[in-house]
Amino acid sequence: MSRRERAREATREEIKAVARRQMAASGTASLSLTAVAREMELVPSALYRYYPDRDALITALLLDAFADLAAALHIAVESFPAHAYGARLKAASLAYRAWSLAHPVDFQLIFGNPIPGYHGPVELTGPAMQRVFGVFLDIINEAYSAGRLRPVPDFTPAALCLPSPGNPFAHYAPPVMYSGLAGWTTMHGVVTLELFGFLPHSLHDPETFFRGRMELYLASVGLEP
Amino acid sequence: MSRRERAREATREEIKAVARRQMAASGTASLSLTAVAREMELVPSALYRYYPDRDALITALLLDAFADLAAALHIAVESFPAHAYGARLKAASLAYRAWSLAHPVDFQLIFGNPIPGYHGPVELTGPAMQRVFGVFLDIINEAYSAGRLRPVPDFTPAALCLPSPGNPFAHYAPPVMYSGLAGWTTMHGVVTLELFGFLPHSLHDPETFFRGRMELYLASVGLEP
DNA sequence: TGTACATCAGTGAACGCGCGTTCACTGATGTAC
DNA sequence: TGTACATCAGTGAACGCGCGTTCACTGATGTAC
Repeated sequence: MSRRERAREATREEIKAVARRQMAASGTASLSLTAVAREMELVPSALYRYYPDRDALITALLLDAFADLAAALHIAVESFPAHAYGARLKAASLAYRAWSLAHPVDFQLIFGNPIPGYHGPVELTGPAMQRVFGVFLDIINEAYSAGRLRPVPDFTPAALCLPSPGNPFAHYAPPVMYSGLAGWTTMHGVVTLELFGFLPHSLHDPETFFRGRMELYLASVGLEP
Repeated sequence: MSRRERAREATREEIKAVARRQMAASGTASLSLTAVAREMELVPSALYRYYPDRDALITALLLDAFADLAAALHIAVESFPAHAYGARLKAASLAYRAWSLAHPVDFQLIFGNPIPGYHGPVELTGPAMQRVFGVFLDIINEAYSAGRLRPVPDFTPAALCLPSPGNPFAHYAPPVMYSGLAGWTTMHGVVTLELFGFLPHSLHDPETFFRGRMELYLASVGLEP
């Protein structure tokens, strides 16, 4: 990579960093190329050297956020052996919460209100999202293959989850899918309410509450840590 | 109420209705008095007769949304007798989901990203929120008083929920609070992921999935319908 | 090593558009006698 | 019933600000011979 290419890459990164900082201050929807340029002491049109338009910058931020979250989950998971399904899932869920609280803007970008007028390229954001969810599904899938996943009582396979063409999750068995969704919705419910300030202040220790909920979930699918 | 007062009230309502429609089209953050005025074929400054500023309009929309959601929950609950705790909770949760899917903009207004630059009056929005959560808590509280609430296994009262001055939930016993939070986070997790399009398409019937999750929750607190 | 040329980061002006808010005002509607 | 007055919905101009995007351009950096 030439000197020029490195400088170019550094500027692209700086633009994203400034954009993230500004979003933190004023919300994801008010991301503005002009404001980013001003902070960088550049003229607005200069940014068009680096991103063809505002949507491209948003897409870059979004893909970064997905990748960053997935990486955080992987790191957490990999500190436990492959067969410690429960411990891995619990670590992943704690990492999910910790990442969300530490990166509220990225969380809002991914899971919050859509940005008005922006429509991301699904062929990129879809797989990025699947890599996040896939961390959980893969662990559950291994537990399932090892015969360690408890079948969920009220589960009716045909109605809940059918393999279909173009389904990126087609290689997961229905019980894996169901357990994955159960865990994800449980986890996400607590995290999103906590992040947006809806958990009552009298709940002094949200992390303990979160751990308790996740342990209950793990027990319900037979994967206690 | 005089003719003038009625006309005034009607215009206030029309402004909110147009604002809601525009938010549905372009997102909550891009609510604009000018755009609302344009659609009503008024000059922008005319709206200042009805709302002192943009924030006041947002607050009005927000309080409407809270009240509308609370009303929907009450209606759902009241079609079951007071002692049918499980049936009431289940009806409330289904109404929560149905209302959210039917009013995505109001849902985003309440539970989604904060609007940049807007800070609502907590002395109004706080109680409005509590009336929503209170629907669930009140049912659980009655079950608890009747000795029908199953104690949650991993529950540690002192750490999770202490009564404190200024705590609007101080009159609920800790197990009530815990069960309420457990239910709300479970419910909200599924609804928010469904609303923002994160449940995989292969899950053809999200409502059945949602019902299953809520039934499992109700069973876990000993309140099967 | 030096010179000629190509690349490309960043400029600056312009286009056309949006916004919230203020203020003095007009003119229709309602009220009091 | 008619007249005088008060109320107040809506106007229109102005202020000062923001935005995304295009385009022809300058001048520094890098490359090839």
